[in-house]
Amino acid sequence: MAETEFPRPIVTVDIVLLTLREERLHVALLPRAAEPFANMAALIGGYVHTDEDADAGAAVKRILKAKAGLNGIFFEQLKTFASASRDPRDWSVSITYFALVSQDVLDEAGVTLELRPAEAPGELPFDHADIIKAALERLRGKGAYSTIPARLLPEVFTMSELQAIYETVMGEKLDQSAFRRKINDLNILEEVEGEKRQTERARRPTTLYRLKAPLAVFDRRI
Amino acid sequence: MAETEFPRPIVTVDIVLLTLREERLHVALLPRAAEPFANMAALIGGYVHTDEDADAGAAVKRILKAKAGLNGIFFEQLKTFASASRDPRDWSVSITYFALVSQDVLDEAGVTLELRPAEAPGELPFDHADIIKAALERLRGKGAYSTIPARLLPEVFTMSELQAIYETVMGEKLDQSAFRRKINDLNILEEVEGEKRQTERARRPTTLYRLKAPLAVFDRRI
DNA sequence: ACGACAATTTGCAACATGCAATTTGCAAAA
DNA sequence: TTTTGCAAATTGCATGTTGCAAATTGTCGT
Repeated sequence: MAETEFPRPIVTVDIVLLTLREERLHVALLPRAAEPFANMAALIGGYVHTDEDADAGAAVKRILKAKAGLNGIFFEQLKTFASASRDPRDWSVSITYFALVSQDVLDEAGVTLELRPAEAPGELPFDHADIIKAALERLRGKGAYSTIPARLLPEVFTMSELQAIYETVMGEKLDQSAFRRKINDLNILEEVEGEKRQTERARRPTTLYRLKAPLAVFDRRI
Repeated sequence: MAETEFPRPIVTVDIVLLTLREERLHVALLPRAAEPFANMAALIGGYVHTDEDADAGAAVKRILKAKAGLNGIFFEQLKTFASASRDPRDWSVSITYFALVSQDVLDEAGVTLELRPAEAPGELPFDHADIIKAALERLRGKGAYSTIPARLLPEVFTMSELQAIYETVMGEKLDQSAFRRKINDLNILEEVEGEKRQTERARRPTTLYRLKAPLAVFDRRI
């Protein structure tokens, strides 16, 4: 930093908000309000407001609340995309985040988000398709070694639901007995007394669980 | 992005350049040329030059070459630090990178870098201490599942040297036979015919290896 | 009491890992 | 020429993990 200051780039945050819908990962999009790409569906995002955001995470919270009606959901910094070419207006920086939310929380948000399959989101402005790709890679990579995928489920869930989430995220079938053994050995869940949910047909009642800690990272693959 | 544009923050890149020295990880620092914190040892970094850098990675390459005399070394994006408080001048964004270099390459660079123990780098400007902490965490985390630590070695190395690097990075002793078995099973190295290096005392000659690919990520811990 | 069904557990072979002991290749010393 | 020291490299084995298949359990409608 020896030189005098240089022209400053545009700085925004963009959020890859993922949820589960019909057993597949979907990404939440909003129509852009302004040029460029006005009206086109795009990642949830916006300018960093230097006057009101203490840091980038605060900008994410503000934007999630204002544009998607969401509070207190899980998000994590993903990667920063910064180049001369990604925005037609100017050299621009997008600090990107990925966020996971359960379908029921999303339904209560009261904002109409467009959900598209995360693997094939269709045409998107800027480098948003690359950003989504990076989010999926991260989810797959880190998902196998952490409880991050559980953030796609409601707070209380069954072992089978948890296994299904991991299978979706990792894209492979897992052995049921081995999965249960590992989850139990990891000691990351606690039983919930809760009322067993309604089932169509009669069957042995399921144990309900919740995460002991918001985020646990382990040593080996689930 | 519905609003008109907002005041733009400062955007810089900062690099945590790590190397091995006396069996320990050290971070390379340079005295700051300008205020704030003029003359204080700091991470290698600088403004993004919107007129000449195509993207953030290009800024990193330019700065590594100009300020540290280094070309073609391994680096990877770490995390972006962005807040109102990290720089006394203004709201600022630092896109940070971590880079690994072998001691011999560093010695040939011809630039005087200050090396301090990465675990205890002493007083540093801005949030550079936090950035170094993040780099070490990343190295430890990702190091156990990839060939990243090998970037701290010269291109050709012995199995024992490789094991020592992993032990340093992960902070624990590894079993020799298990280590060799795993590395062999992973099939990430190729033998090099090379002349065996001089040793002080007589002993069985070591096989020399090099990485087959620049970066391999695997599924389980080494 | 029986049947159907998913939840949950068990048994076991195949594989992976940690630890200790053994074997190997070289060159200086005897 | 043989012996010896040293680290490289391999081997054997007890123990822990994992995948696959089979068996057991709890509910509720019939």
